[in-house]
Amino acid sequence: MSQVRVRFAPSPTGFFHIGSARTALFNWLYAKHTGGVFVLRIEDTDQARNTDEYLELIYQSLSWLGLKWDEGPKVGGNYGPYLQSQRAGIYKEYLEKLKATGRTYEKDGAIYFKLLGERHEVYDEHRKKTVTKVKNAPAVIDDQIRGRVERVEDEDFVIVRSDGNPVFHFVNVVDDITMNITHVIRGEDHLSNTSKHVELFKAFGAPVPSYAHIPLILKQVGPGKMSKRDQGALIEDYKKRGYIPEAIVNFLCLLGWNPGDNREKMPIEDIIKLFDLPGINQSNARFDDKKLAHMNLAYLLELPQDSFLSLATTILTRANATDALLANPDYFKAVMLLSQPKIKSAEELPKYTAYFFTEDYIHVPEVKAKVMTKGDPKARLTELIEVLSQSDFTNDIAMEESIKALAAKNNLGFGDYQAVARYAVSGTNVGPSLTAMFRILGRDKVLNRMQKTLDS
RNA sequence: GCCCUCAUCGUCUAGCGGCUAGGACAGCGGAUUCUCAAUUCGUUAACCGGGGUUCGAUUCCCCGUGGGGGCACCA
Repeated sequence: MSQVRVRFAPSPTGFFHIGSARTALFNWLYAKHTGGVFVLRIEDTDQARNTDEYLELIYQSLSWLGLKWDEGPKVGGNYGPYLQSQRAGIYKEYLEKLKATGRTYEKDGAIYFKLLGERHEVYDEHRKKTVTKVKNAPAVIDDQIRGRVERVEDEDFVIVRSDGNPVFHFVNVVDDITMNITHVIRGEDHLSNTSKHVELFKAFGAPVPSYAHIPLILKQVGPGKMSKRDQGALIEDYKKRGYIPEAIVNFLCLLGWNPGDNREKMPIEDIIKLFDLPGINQSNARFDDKKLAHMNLAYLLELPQDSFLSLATTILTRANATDALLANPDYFKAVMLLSQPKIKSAEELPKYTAYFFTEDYIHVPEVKAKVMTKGDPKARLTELIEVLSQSDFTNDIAMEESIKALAAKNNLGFGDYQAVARYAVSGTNVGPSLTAMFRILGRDKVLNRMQKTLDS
């Protein structure tokens, strides 16, 4: 059997979104699973809507997700060029082939593909005009996911616009032929188009590729499929928010596919091993950002220190605390590693760690109202300052012991001191372990902040 | 309107004629704990409806209903 060749063929007409990412992913997985070739082809025939910015975003997003293409722009290959805008010669050549067999005609300056069969006029309700229908045999699609699908293509269709540019259906098929594509894995929104494509393959005398139409991702709220405008749709956003690409990939695999057992979080190598086209679901899946967030957290907790630190640096730098960050790398590292197991997503980092980098941190009024009114908070702060000024700030266990001793002496619990201390030092009631926080902040900051709270 | 397609907890799904219908996320309750998370234990919750086929249907068939997609000189 010849080598599997699949392609992902996006058009640079908008942001790269979750649905495109999953289509790319499934193609990539199938190539990896079969030892085949993953081709990236850019369908930029819509000159009015293409932009270089979107093109670049395709490359960046695929790379970020770890979906390396074996052939395509930037990496080359034997079937190029891989931008449709550079393949005009090939399309012309193939158009001639069709013309030579009498399968085209011109109308209103455009070139149509001519179906074989009897013709008759019919009024089309939908388009409010009379159209010519062709009595044609159904095209049979042997879909790896949906089984046998039949659809009659009963109208001639445009393959070259009056401005001379070939349209999607035509270039898509010509490229699949000339690039030796064996399997077409794409969204179900193309299922109805497939009959056109099958007609073209047959007209060219080319073998029809194996099809696999994957279900669509539906928007989280409201009707319809996910689009670029929907909340949570853009890959770019997840990158900005510090999501972990492996988590997104893992999540996307589970949207319409499963390993056959109850595993969910699993290494990509295992997924590659088990992935196959017939195992893909037939029904659409609704996007769920909560589950994605959960998957991201699972990956975040296991992220190696150096990876986490570089992620944290990216996030924090963007959040403008740059000077304070660069001032002391060891301090930065300590703060971030203290926070890693506590946050749900890297995007929380700037807010979560703000008080480590400035004296001008926010004191949450609600927390103040809650914490600084119970018992005698000022007395407790005074006691804490007394005890802590004798403490070894490199030893958080010892600090904890001395605060516990202080609490016990006054018939109180550690928690009674913890709350006021935390508020004084961080302005809030959430954060990492109290004395570990002390250790990293250091004696001066801790005592000063407590004193300042006392004086206010 | 026409064509294609899909249908199990709120969501993602397992199930491929006989199961106490399983798991995960979310939710709820408990444990743990210095807060918040994490962790852990428990728990609520589903076979769209109607006909068949069959000894027996979540599972097979048909019809409804509902969802999704397509019907361009967009891709």
